[in-house]
Amino acid sequence: MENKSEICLPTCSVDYAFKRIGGKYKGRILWYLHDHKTLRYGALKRILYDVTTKMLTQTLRELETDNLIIRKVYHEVPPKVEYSLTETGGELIPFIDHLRQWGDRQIEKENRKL
Amino acid sequence: MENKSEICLPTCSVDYAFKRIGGKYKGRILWYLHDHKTLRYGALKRILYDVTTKMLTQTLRELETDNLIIRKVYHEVPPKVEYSLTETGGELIPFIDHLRQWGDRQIEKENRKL
DNA sequence: CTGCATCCCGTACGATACTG
DNA sequence: CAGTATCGTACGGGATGCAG
Repeated sequence: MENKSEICLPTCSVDYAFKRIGGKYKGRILWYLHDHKTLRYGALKRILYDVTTKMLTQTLRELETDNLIIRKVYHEVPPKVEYSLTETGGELIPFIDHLRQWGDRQIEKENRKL
Repeated sequence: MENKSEICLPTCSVDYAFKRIGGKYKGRILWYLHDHKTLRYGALKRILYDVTTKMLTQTLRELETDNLIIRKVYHEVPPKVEYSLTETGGELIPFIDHLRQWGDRQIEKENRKL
């Protein structure tokens, strides 16, 4: 069942992981949730300024289904929903953080060239 | 071919990084190139068994333009082209590896549930 | 062997309006 | 406030054929 990284079956773990966090907003959502510990729907939407309600809701549902984030509903008026990372989702933070630092360096490089 | 990165305004470095390695095959290509040090076009195509020539060529060009891989052409008959990681591309390997291990754990979890 | 050109399609994503 | 619902579109990606 376990296979070496060399010969990848249809369930290549690199491929698998990228599919789970590879959406247009997923990386940023996970990062922001880590950064703020917990965020309400509206706050998330403001930070991801270019996202539509449809995409935000859809993406949040996928992350929830994949057990990367927790959706906590407060039964109040007006409604209040808070999102936060699960433990499994939190395990991705080191990766995203290093990726972010790498991105910073590349952006700096490009700026020096211009 | 225009490089679409020029329009990429600095939304955030997480977004920037994901755009650079977020394609359907980019993560796997980078990983395999690290695993094998260097790979020919045909070998890559075999390993990524489900990729078309169009997508493979297109993805390799993007990675090359982004300075993540090196394309070395041997002027022979028949043609021979070898791909390998750049230093910048190599910097991503630890994080892809981290992601891969995370993916492995998730796949295992799912298998135990079934 | 390593690609490029063309045609085609599904779905990821966007815009807008509406609701509990 | 936190979403649905609906419609429309652009682009990622597949299949096939041809070329140096």
